[in-house]
Amino acid sequence: MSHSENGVGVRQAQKLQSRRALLDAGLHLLEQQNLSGLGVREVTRAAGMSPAGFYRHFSGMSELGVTLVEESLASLHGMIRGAFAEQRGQQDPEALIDSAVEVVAAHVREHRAHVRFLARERHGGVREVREAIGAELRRFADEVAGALAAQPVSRGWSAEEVRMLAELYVDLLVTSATAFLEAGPEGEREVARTARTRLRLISVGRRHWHEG
Amino acid sequence: MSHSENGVGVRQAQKLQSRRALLDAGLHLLEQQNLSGLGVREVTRAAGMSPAGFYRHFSGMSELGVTLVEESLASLHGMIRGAFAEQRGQQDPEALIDSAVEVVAAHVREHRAHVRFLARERHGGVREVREAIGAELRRFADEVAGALAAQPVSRGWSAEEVRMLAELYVDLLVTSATAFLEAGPEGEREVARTARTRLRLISVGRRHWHEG
DNA sequence: TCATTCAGTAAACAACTGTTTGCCGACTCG
DNA sequence: CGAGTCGGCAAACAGTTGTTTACTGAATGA
Repeated sequence: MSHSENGVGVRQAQKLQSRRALLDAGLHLLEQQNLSGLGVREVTRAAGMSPAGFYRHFSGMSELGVTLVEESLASLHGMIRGAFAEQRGQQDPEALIDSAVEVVAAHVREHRAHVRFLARERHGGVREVREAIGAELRRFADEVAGALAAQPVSRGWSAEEVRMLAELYVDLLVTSATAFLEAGPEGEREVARTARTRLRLISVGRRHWHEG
Repeated sequence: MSHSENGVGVRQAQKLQSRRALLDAGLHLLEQQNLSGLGVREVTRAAGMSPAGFYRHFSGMSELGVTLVEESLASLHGMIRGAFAEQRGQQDPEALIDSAVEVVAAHVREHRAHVRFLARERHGGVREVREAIGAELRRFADEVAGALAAQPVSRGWSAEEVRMLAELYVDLLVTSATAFLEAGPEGEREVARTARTRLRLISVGRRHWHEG
Protein backbone atom coordinates (compact mmCIF):
# COMPACT_ATOMS: atom_id res chain seq x y z
CA MET A 1 0.00 0.00 0.00
CA SER A 2 1.47 3.35 -1.09
CA HIS A 3 0.19 6.83 -0.30
CA SER A 4 -1.96 6.95 -3.39
CA GLU A 5 -5.15 6.93 -1.42
CA ASN A 6 -4.57 9.84 0.92
CA GLY A 7 -2.92 12.06 -1.67
CA VAL A 8 0.10 13.02 0.37
CA GLY A 9 2.96 11.77 -1.75
CA VAL A 10 6.28 13.59 -1.87
CA ARG A 11 5.35 14.87 -5.29
CA GLN A 12 1.96 16.19 -4.24
CA ALA A 13 3.50 17.85 -1.22
CA GLN A 14 6.15 19.61 -3.26
CA LYS A 15 3.59 20.84 -5.72
CA LEU A 16 1.43 22.17 -2.95
CA GLN A 17 4.41 23.90 -1.44
CA SER A 18 5.15 25.64 -4.72
CA ARG A 19 1.54 26.63 -5.09
CA ARG A 20 1.60 28.07 -1.60
CA ALA A 21 4.76 30.00 -2.42
CA LEU A 22 3.03 31.53 -5.43
CA LEU A 23 -0.05 32.46 -3.43
CA ASP A 24 2.01 33.94 -0.62
CA ALA A 25 4.18 35.90 -3.01
CA GLY A 26 1.12 37.19 -4.79
CA LEU A 27 -0.60 38.15 -1.56
CA HIS A 28 2.51 39.97 -0.45
CA LEU A 29 2.85 41.91 -3.68
CA LEU A 30 -0.83 42.79 -3.63
CA GLU A 31 -0.39 44.79 -0.46
CA GLN A 32 0.98 47.66 -2.50
CA GLN A 33 -0.60 46.95 -5.84
CA ASN A 34 -3.76 45.86 -7.61
CA LEU A 35 -4.41 42.48 -9.10
CA SER A 36 -5.03 44.02 -12.52
CA GLY A 37 -1.46 45.29 -12.47
CA LEU A 38 0.22 42.19 -11.09
CA GLY A 39 2.41 40.26 -13.50
CA VAL A 40 3.16 36.58 -13.86
CA ARG A 41 6.89 37.16 -13.94
CA GLU A 42 6.65 39.41 -10.92
CA VAL A 43 4.98 36.72 -8.87
CA THR A 44 7.21 33.85 -9.96
CA ARG A 45 10.29 35.96 -9.30
CA ALA A 46 9.11 36.69 -5.77
CA ALA A 47 8.29 33.02 -5.26
CA GLY A 48 11.67 31.85 -6.54
CA MET A 49 10.30 30.02 -9.53
CA SER A 50 10.64 30.24 -13.28
CA PRO A 51 7.88 32.10 -15.17
CA ALA A 52 6.75 28.99 -16.99
CA GLY A 53 6.19 27.19 -13.72
CA PHE A 54 3.30 29.49 -12.91
CA TYR A 55 1.14 27.83 -15.53
CA ARG A 56 1.51 24.45 -13.87
CA HIS A 57 -0.67 25.85 -11.09
CA PHE A 58 -2.88 28.55 -12.54
CA SER A 59 -4.23 29.30 -15.99
CA GLY A 60 -3.68 33.02 -15.39
CA MET A 61 -3.64 35.78 -12.84
CA SER A 62 -7.38 35.93 -12.30
CA GLU A 63 -7.40 32.26 -11.32
CA LEU A 64 -4.83 32.99 -8.65
CA GLY A 65 -7.02 35.87 -7.57
CA VAL A 66 -10.12 33.72 -7.23
CA THR A 67 -8.13 31.22 -5.19
CA LEU A 68 -7.11 34.01 -2.85
CA VAL A 69 -10.74 35.04 -2.47
CA GLU A 70 -11.79 31.57 -1.37
CA GLU A 71 -8.86 31.36 0.97
CA SER A 72 -9.54 34.80 2.41
CA LEU A 73 -13.13 34.13 3.31
CA ALA A 74 -12.77 30.56 4.52
CA SER A 75 -11.24 31.50 7.86
CA LEU A 76 -13.73 34.31 8.39
CA HIS A 77 -16.58 31.88 7.83
CA GLY A 78 -15.26 29.71 10.60
CA MET A 79 -14.98 32.60 13.02
CA ILE A 80 -18.50 33.76 12.24
CA ARG A 81 -19.88 30.34 13.01
CA GLY A 82 -18.07 30.53 16.30
CA ALA A 83 -19.68 33.86 17.11
CA PHE A 84 -23.11 32.48 16.30
CA ALA A 85 -22.49 29.52 18.56
CA GLU A 86 -21.93 31.95 21.42
CA GLN A 87 -25.23 33.60 20.61
CA ARG A 88 -27.23 30.43 21.17
CA GLY A 89 -25.83 30.16 24.65
CA GLN A 90 -26.69 33.72 25.60
CA GLN A 91 -29.33 36.28 24.76
CA ASP A 92 -27.85 39.65 25.67
CA PRO A 93 -27.67 41.56 22.37
CA GLU A 94 -24.99 43.91 23.72
CA ALA A 95 -22.68 40.98 24.33
CA LEU A 96 -23.43 39.61 20.89
CA ILE A 97 -22.46 42.91 19.29
CA ASP A 98 -19.27 43.02 21.31
CA SER A 99 -18.28 39.53 20.30
CA ALA A 100 -19.10 40.16 16.63
CA VAL A 101 -16.88 43.23 16.56
CA GLU A 102 -14.16 41.33 18.37
CA VAL A 103 -14.38 38.51 15.82
CA VAL A 104 -13.90 40.98 13.00
CA ALA A 105 -11.04 42.72 14.80
CA ALA A 106 -9.29 39.42 15.45
CA HIS A 107 -9.74 38.34 11.87
CA VAL A 108 -8.20 41.54 10.54
CA ARG A 109 -5.39 41.27 13.09
CA GLU A 110 -4.49 37.73 12.04
CA HIS A 111 -5.18 37.97 8.32
CA ARG A 112 -4.22 41.51 7.44
CA ALA A 113 -3.02 40.72 3.94
CA HIS A 114 -6.08 38.68 3.07
CA VAL A 115 -8.48 41.34 4.28
CA ARG A 116 -6.60 44.06 2.47
CA PHE A 117 -6.79 41.98 -0.66
CA LEU A 118 -10.56 41.64 -0.33
CA ALA A 119 -11.09 45.33 0.28
CA ARG A 120 -8.87 46.20 -2.64
CA GLU A 121 -10.35 43.82 -5.17
CA ARG A 122 -13.98 43.99 -4.10
CA HIS A 123 -14.52 46.74 -6.65
CA GLY A 124 -11.29 46.12 -8.53
CA GLY A 125 -10.65 45.75 -12.20
CA VAL A 126 -10.85 41.95 -12.51
CA ARG A 127 -14.42 40.86 -13.03
CA GLU A 128 -14.02 37.22 -12.04
CA VAL A 129 -12.53 38.21 -8.71
CA ARG A 130 -15.14 40.89 -8.08
CA GLU A 131 -17.89 38.37 -8.71
CA ALA A 132 -16.28 35.76 -6.50
CA ILE A 133 -16.11 38.21 -3.63
CA GLY A 134 -19.69 39.33 -4.20
CA ALA A 135 -20.99 35.77 -4.23
CA GLU A 136 -19.13 34.89 -1.05
CA LEU A 137 -20.44 38.00 0.67
CA ARG A 138 -23.98 37.10 -0.35
CA ARG A 139 -23.60 33.67 1.22
CA PHE A 140 -22.28 35.39 4.29
CA ALA A 141 -25.43 37.52 4.42
CA ASP A 142 -27.50 34.33 4.17
CA GLU A 143 -25.93 33.00 7.34
CA VAL A 144 -26.47 36.26 9.16
CA ALA A 145 -30.09 36.35 8.01
CA GLY A 146 -30.60 32.86 9.37
CA ALA A 147 -29.20 33.84 12.73
CA LEU A 148 -31.26 37.03 12.86
CA ALA A 149 -34.49 35.21 12.05
CA ALA A 150 -33.90 32.98 15.06
CA GLN A 151 -33.76 35.96 17.41
CA PRO A 152 -36.93 36.82 19.33
CA VAL A 153 -36.54 40.49 18.30
CA SER A 154 -37.35 39.48 14.73
CA ARG A 155 -40.93 38.57 15.55
CA GLY A 156 -43.17 40.48 13.18
CA TRP A 157 -40.46 40.91 10.55
CA SER A 158 -40.93 39.55 7.05
CA ALA A 159 -38.27 37.40 5.44
CA GLU A 160 -37.19 40.17 3.10
CA GLU A 161 -37.00 42.66 5.94
CA VAL A 162 -34.72 40.29 7.80
CA ARG A 163 -32.67 39.79 4.67
CA MET A 164 -32.27 43.54 4.24
CA LEU A 165 -31.19 43.84 7.82
CA ALA A 166 -28.65 41.07 7.35
CA GLU A 167 -27.17 42.83 4.35
CA LEU A 168 -26.93 46.01 6.36
CA TYR A 169 -25.06 44.20 9.11
CA VAL A 170 -22.70 42.61 6.62
CA ASP A 171 -21.98 45.94 4.94
CA LEU A 172 -21.33 47.52 8.31
CA LEU A 173 -18.96 44.73 9.31
CA VAL A 174 -17.11 44.92 6.00
CA THR A 175 -16.77 48.67 6.43
CA SER A 176 -15.49 48.10 9.95
CA ALA A 177 -12.97 45.56 8.72
CA THR A 178 -11.48 48.02 6.25
CA ALA A 179 -11.50 50.67 8.99
CA PHE A 180 -9.47 48.32 11.21
CA LEU A 181 -7.12 47.88 8.32
CA GLU A 182 -6.55 51.57 7.73
CA ALA A 183 -6.32 52.40 11.41
CA GLY A 184 -3.57 49.92 12.19
CA PRO A 185 -3.06 48.24 15.56
CA GLU A 186 -2.84 51.48 17.56
CA GLY A 187 -6.23 52.76 16.40
CA GLU A 188 -7.97 49.45 16.90
CA ARG A 189 -9.78 50.35 20.10
CA GLU A 190 -11.23 53.49 18.61
CA VAL A 191 -12.47 51.72 15.48
CA ALA A 192 -14.01 48.98 17.60
CA ARG A 193 -15.80 51.60 19.68
CA THR A 194 -17.45 53.27 16.71
CA ALA A 195 -18.28 49.91 15.18
CA ARG A 196 -20.09 48.88 18.35
CA THR A 197 -21.94 52.18 18.49
CA ARG A 198 -23.13 51.77 14.93
CA LEU A 199 -24.40 48.28 15.60
CA ARG A 200 -26.16 49.39 18.76
CA LEU A 201 -27.83 52.20 16.87
CA ILE A 202 -29.22 49.64 14.46
CA SER A 203 -30.29 47.50 17.39
CA VAL A 204 -32.27 50.35 18.88
CA GLY A 205 -33.85 51.18 15.54
CA ARG A 206 -34.77 47.54 15.14
CA ARG A 207 -36.60 47.39 18.46
CA HIS A 208 -38.66 50.48 17.67
CA TRP A 209 -39.19 49.80 13.99
CA HIS A 210 -42.80 48.73 14.10
CA GLU A 211 -44.26 51.56 16.11
CA GLY A 212 -45.37 54.11 13.55
CA MET B 1 -4.94 94.67 -23.98
CA SER B 2 -4.45 91.02 -24.85
CA HIS B 3 -5.88 87.98 -23.09
CA SER B 4 -2.90 87.64 -20.78
CA GLU B 5 -4.92 88.56 -17.73
CA ASN B 6 -7.85 86.20 -18.07
CA GLY B 7 -5.78 83.21 -19.19
CA VAL B 8 -7.94 82.19 -22.13
CA GLY B 9 -5.52 82.45 -25.05
CA VAL B 10 -5.68 80.02 -27.95
CA ARG B 11 -2.64 78.27 -26.54
CA GLN B 12 -4.14 77.82 -23.08
CA ALA B 13 -7.34 76.52 -24.58
CA GLN B 14 -5.57 73.94 -26.71
CA LYS B 15 -3.56 72.76 -23.76
CA LEU B 16 -6.67 72.39 -21.67
CA GLN B 17 -8.32 70.43 -24.43
CA SER B 18 -5.41 67.99 -24.56
CA ARG B 19 -5.47 67.63 -20.82
CA ARG B 20 -9.15 66.91 -20.95
CA ALA B 21 -8.55 64.29 -23.64
CA LEU B 22 -6.01 62.57 -21.39
CA LEU B 23 -8.35 62.63 -18.40
CA ASP B 24 -11.27 61.33 -20.44
CA ALA B 25 -9.19 58.59 -21.99
CA GLY B 26 -7.89 57.61 -18.58
CA LEU B 27 -11.34 57.59 -17.04
CA HIS B 28 -12.61 55.44 -19.87
CA LEU B 29 -9.80 52.92 -19.57
CA LEU B 30 -10.25 52.78 -15.80
CA GLU B 31 -13.71 51.35 -16.18
CA GLN B 32 -12.20 47.94 -16.81
CA GLN B 33 -8.88 48.31 -15.08
CA ASN B 34 -7.14 49.65 -12.01
CA LEU B 35 -5.04 52.76 -11.84
CA SER B 36 -2.05 50.76 -10.64
CA GLY B 37 -2.14 48.85 -13.91
CA LEU B 38 -2.78 51.77 -16.23
CA GLY B 39 0.09 52.79 -18.49
CA VAL B 40 1.21 56.13 -19.82
CA ARG B 41 1.42 54.85 -23.37
CA GLU B 42 -2.01 53.27 -23.04
CA VAL B 43 -3.58 56.58 -22.08
CA THR B 44 -1.78 58.71 -24.65
CA ARG B 45 -2.65 56.23 -27.37
CA ALA B 46 -6.32 56.41 -26.45
CA ALA B 47 -6.15 60.19 -26.31
CA GLY B 48 -4.45 60.45 -29.70
CA MET B 49 -1.24 61.91 -28.39
CA SER B 50 2.41 60.94 -28.33
CA PRO B 51 3.69 59.31 -25.12
CA ALA B 52 6.04 62.16 -24.32
CA GLY B 53 3.18 64.62 -24.42
CA PHE B 54 1.74 63.12 -21.27
CA TYR B 55 4.50 64.63 -19.20
CA ARG B 56 3.55 68.14 -20.32
CA HIS B 57 0.44 67.71 -18.19
CA PHE B 58 1.17 65.24 -15.42
CA SER B 59 4.32 64.13 -13.64
CA GLY B 60 3.03 60.56 -13.59
CA MET B 61 -0.02 58.36 -13.40
CA SER B 62 -0.80 59.01 -9.77
CA GLU B 63 -1.04 62.73 -10.47
CA LEU B 64 -3.63 62.06 -13.13
CA GLY B 65 -5.39 59.89 -10.57
CA VAL B 66 -5.50 62.61 -7.94
CA THR B 67 -6.86 65.03 -10.53
CA LEU B 68 -9.65 62.58 -11.27
CA VAL B 69 -10.45 62.34 -7.57
CA GLU B 70 -10.91 66.08 -7.24
CA GLU B 71 -12.98 66.15 -10.39
CA SER B 72 -15.11 63.23 -9.26
CA LEU B 73 -16.09 64.71 -5.93
CA ALA B 74 -16.55 68.31 -7.04
CA SER B 75 -19.92 67.69 -8.66
CA LEU B 76 -21.13 65.57 -5.77
CA HIS B 77 -20.27 68.34 -3.37
CA GLY B 78 -22.47 70.68 -5.30
CA MET B 79 -25.38 68.28 -5.29
CA ILE B 80 -25.04 67.69 -1.57
CA ARG B 81 -25.20 71.39 -0.88
CA GLY B 82 -28.37 71.46 -2.91
CA ALA B 83 -29.90 68.70 -0.82
CA PHE B 84 -29.02 70.53 2.38
CA ALA B 85 -30.62 73.67 1.05
CA GLU B 86 -33.85 71.74 0.66
CA GLN B 87 -33.58 70.62 4.26
CA ARG B 88 -33.59 74.14 5.59
CA GLY B 89 -36.88 74.80 3.89
CA GLN B 90 -38.57 71.72 5.26
CA GLN B 91 -38.43 69.59 8.38
CA ASP B 92 -39.86 66.21 7.44
CA PRO B 93 -36.98 63.73 7.91
CA GLU B 94 -38.63 61.22 5.60
CA ALA B 95 -38.53 63.70 2.76
CA LEU B 96 -34.92 64.55 3.52
CA ILE B 97 -33.95 60.90 3.31
CA ASP B 98 -35.79 60.54 0.04
CA SER B 99 -34.06 63.52 -1.47
CA ALA B 100 -30.63 62.43 -0.23
CA VAL B 101 -31.03 59.04 -1.87
CA GLU B 102 -32.28 60.68 -5.03
CA VAL B 103 -29.25 62.97 -5.08
CA VAL B 104 -26.94 59.99 -4.85
CA ALA B 105 -28.88 58.09 -7.50
CA ALA B 106 -28.78 61.05 -9.86
CA HIS B 107 -25.08 61.53 -9.30
CA VAL B 108 -24.32 57.92 -10.11
CA ARG B 109 -26.59 58.10 -13.14
CA GLU B 110 -24.83 61.14 -14.56
CA HIS B 111 -21.28 60.39 -13.49
CA ARG B 112 -21.03 56.63 -13.74
CA ALA B 113 -17.38 56.54 -14.72
CA HIS B 114 -16.31 58.93 -12.00
CA VAL B 115 -18.18 57.04 -9.30
CA ARG B 116 -16.81 53.73 -10.49
CA PHE B 117 -13.35 55.21 -10.38
CA LEU B 118 -13.83 56.33 -6.78
CA ALA B 119 -15.19 52.98 -5.66
CA ARG B 120 -12.36 51.17 -7.40
CA GLU B 121 -9.52 53.31 -6.13
CA ARG B 122 -10.81 54.04 -2.65
CA HIS B 123 -8.89 51.03 -1.39
CA GLY B 124 -6.74 50.66 -4.49
CA GLY B 125 -3.03 50.22 -4.85
CA VAL B 126 -2.00 53.86 -5.29
CA ARG B 127 -1.48 55.50 -1.92
CA GLU B 128 -1.72 59.13 -3.04
CA VAL B 129 -5.07 58.48 -4.67
CA ARG B 130 -6.36 56.53 -1.68
CA GLU B 131 -5.43 59.37 0.63
CA ALA B 132 -6.98 61.98 -1.64
CA ILE B 133 -10.27 60.10 -1.63
CA GLY B 134 -10.13 59.60 2.13
CA ALA B 135 -9.50 63.28 2.77
CA GLU B 136 -12.32 64.33 0.49
CA LEU B 137 -14.69 61.90 2.16
CA ARG B 138 -13.75 63.26 5.57
CA ARG B 139 -14.59 66.78 4.43
CA PHE B 140 -17.85 65.40 3.17
CA ALA B 141 -18.57 63.99 6.62
CA ASP B 142 -17.81 67.41 8.10
CA GLU B 143 -20.56 68.95 6.05
CA VAL B 144 -23.02 66.25 6.98
CA ALA B 145 -22.11 66.64 10.65
CA GLY B 146 -22.81 70.35 10.41
CA ALA B 147 -26.20 69.72 8.89
CA LEU B 148 -27.08 67.07 11.48
CA ALA B 149 -26.11 69.28 14.38
CA ALA B 150 -28.60 71.86 13.14
CA GLN B 151 -31.47 69.39 13.32
CA PRO B 152 -33.69 69.51 16.42
CA VAL B 153 -33.36 65.71 16.79
CA SER B 154 -29.71 66.21 17.73
CA ARG B 155 -30.55 67.92 21.00
CA GLY B 156 -28.72 66.07 23.73
CA TRP B 157 -26.07 64.68 21.41
CA SER B 158 -22.42 65.47 21.93
CA ALA B 159 -20.28 66.75 19.08
CA GLU B 160 -18.46 63.45 18.74
CA GLU B 161 -21.70 61.52 18.74
CA VAL B 162 -22.93 63.71 15.90
CA ARG B 163 -19.66 63.26 14.08
CA MET B 164 -19.93 59.47 14.44
CA LEU B 165 -23.44 59.61 13.09
CA ALA B 166 -22.32 61.71 10.14
CA GLU B 167 -19.61 59.18 9.30
CA LEU B 168 -22.18 56.43 9.45
CA TYR B 169 -24.43 58.32 7.03
CA VAL B 170 -21.53 58.94 4.66
CA ASP B 171 -20.50 55.30 4.71
CA LEU B 172 -24.07 54.25 4.03
CA LEU B 173 -24.36 56.67 1.13
CA VAL B 174 -21.05 55.54 -0.34
CA THR B 175 -22.18 51.93 -0.05
CA SER B 176 -25.45 52.87 -1.73
CA ALA B 177 -23.60 54.61 -4.54
CA THR B 178 -21.57 51.50 -5.33
CA ALA B 179 -24.76 49.46 -5.10
CA PHE B 180 -26.37 51.72 -7.72
CA LEU B 181 -23.32 51.19 -9.84
CA GLU B 182 -23.42 47.42 -9.68
CA ALA B 183 -27.18 47.21 -10.10
CA GLY B 184 -27.30 49.24 -13.31
CA PRO B 185 -30.26 51.36 -14.41
CA GLU B 186 -32.81 48.57 -14.24
CA GLY B 187 -32.13 47.77 -10.58
CA GLU B 188 -32.05 51.37 -9.50
CA ARG B 189 -35.48 51.44 -7.88
CA GLU B 190 -34.71 48.40 -5.75
CA VAL B 191 -31.39 49.79 -4.55
CA ALA B 192 -33.02 53.11 -3.73
CA ARG B 193 -35.66 51.29 -1.71
CA THR B 194 -33.17 49.44 0.48
CA ALA B 195 -31.06 52.59 0.84
CA ARG B 196 -34.07 54.50 2.15
CA THR B 197 -34.96 51.69 4.53
CA ARG B 198 -31.46 51.69 5.94
CA LEU B 199 -31.50 55.41 6.51
CA ARG B 200 -34.93 55.24 8.14
CA LEU B 201 -33.72 52.51 10.45
CA ILE B 202 -30.94 54.80 11.59
CA SER B 203 -33.46 57.60 11.98
CA VAL B 204 -35.58 55.48 14.29
CA GLY B 205 -32.55 54.41 16.28
CA ARG B 206 -31.53 58.02 16.58
CA ARG B 207 -34.85 59.11 18.02
CA HIS B 208 -34.80 56.39 20.67
CA TRP B 209 -31.08 56.47 21.42
CA HIS B 210 -31.19 58.24 24.77
CA GLU B 211 -33.80 56.18 26.51
CA GLY B 212 -31.85 53.52 28.37
C1' DT C 1 7.80 92.18 -37.32
C1' DC C 2 10.54 89.15 -34.85
C1' DA C 3 12.56 86.91 -30.93
C1' DT C 4 10.68 83.95 -27.44
C1' DT C 5 7.85 80.52 -25.37
C1' DC C 6 6.20 75.92 -25.12
C1' DA C 7 2.72 72.00 -26.36
C1' DG C 8 3.44 68.17 -28.96
C1' DT C 9 6.57 64.91 -31.66
C1' DA C 10 9.66 61.19 -33.28
C1' DA C 11 13.28 58.37 -32.03
C1' DA C 12 16.03 55.91 -29.09
C1' DC C 13 16.95 53.77 -24.57
C1' DA C 14 17.26 49.56 -21.82
C1' DA C 15 14.24 46.82 -19.56
C1' DC C 16 10.31 44.67 -19.14
C1' DT C 17 5.97 41.70 -20.38
C1' DG C 18 2.83 36.92 -21.18
C1' DT C 19 3.07 32.66 -23.18
C1' DT C 20 4.90 28.53 -25.66
C1' DT C 21 8.42 25.23 -26.63
C1' DG C 22 11.24 21.19 -25.70
C1' DC C 23 13.70 19.25 -22.25
C1' DC C 24 15.41 17.27 -17.81
C1' DG C 25 15.25 14.68 -13.70
C1' DA C 26 13.02 13.37 -9.59
C1' DC C 27 9.01 11.03 -8.02
C1' DT C 28 5.43 7.12 -8.70
C1' DC C 29 3.79 2.66 -9.06
C1' DG C 30 3.31 -1.96 -10.97
C1' DC D 1 14.04 -2.52 -11.53
C1' DG D 2 11.80 -0.07 -15.29
C1' DA D 3 8.35 2.58 -17.72
C1' DG D 4 5.70 6.51 -17.18
C1' DT D 5 4.20 10.75 -15.05
C1' DC D 6 4.79 15.54 -14.44
C1' DG D 7 6.66 19.80 -11.81
C1' DG D 8 10.00 22.97 -12.93
C1' DC D 9 13.45 25.18 -16.09
C1' DA D 10 15.92 27.71 -19.85
C1' DA D 11 15.29 29.84 -24.01
C1' DA D 12 13.02 32.09 -27.48
C1' DC D 13 9.06 34.66 -29.16
C1' DA D 14 7.30 39.18 -30.50
C1' DG D 15 5.98 42.37 -28.49
C1' DT D 16 5.21 45.85 -24.63
C1' DT D 17 6.67 49.37 -21.13
C1' DG D 18 8.36 54.39 -18.81
C1' DT D 19 11.20 58.09 -19.65
C1' DT D 20 14.55 61.24 -21.85
C1' DT D 21 16.36 63.52 -25.82
C1' DA D 22 16.54 67.04 -29.32
C1' DC D 23 13.42 68.83 -32.53
C1' DT D 24 9.49 71.59 -34.82
C1' DG D 25 6.18 74.93 -35.58
C1' DA D 26 2.34 77.56 -34.05
C1' DA D 27 0.81 80.99 -30.62
C1' DT D 28 2.56 84.99 -28.09
C1' DG D 29 3.53 89.75 -26.89
C1' DA D 30 6.74 93.73 -27.15
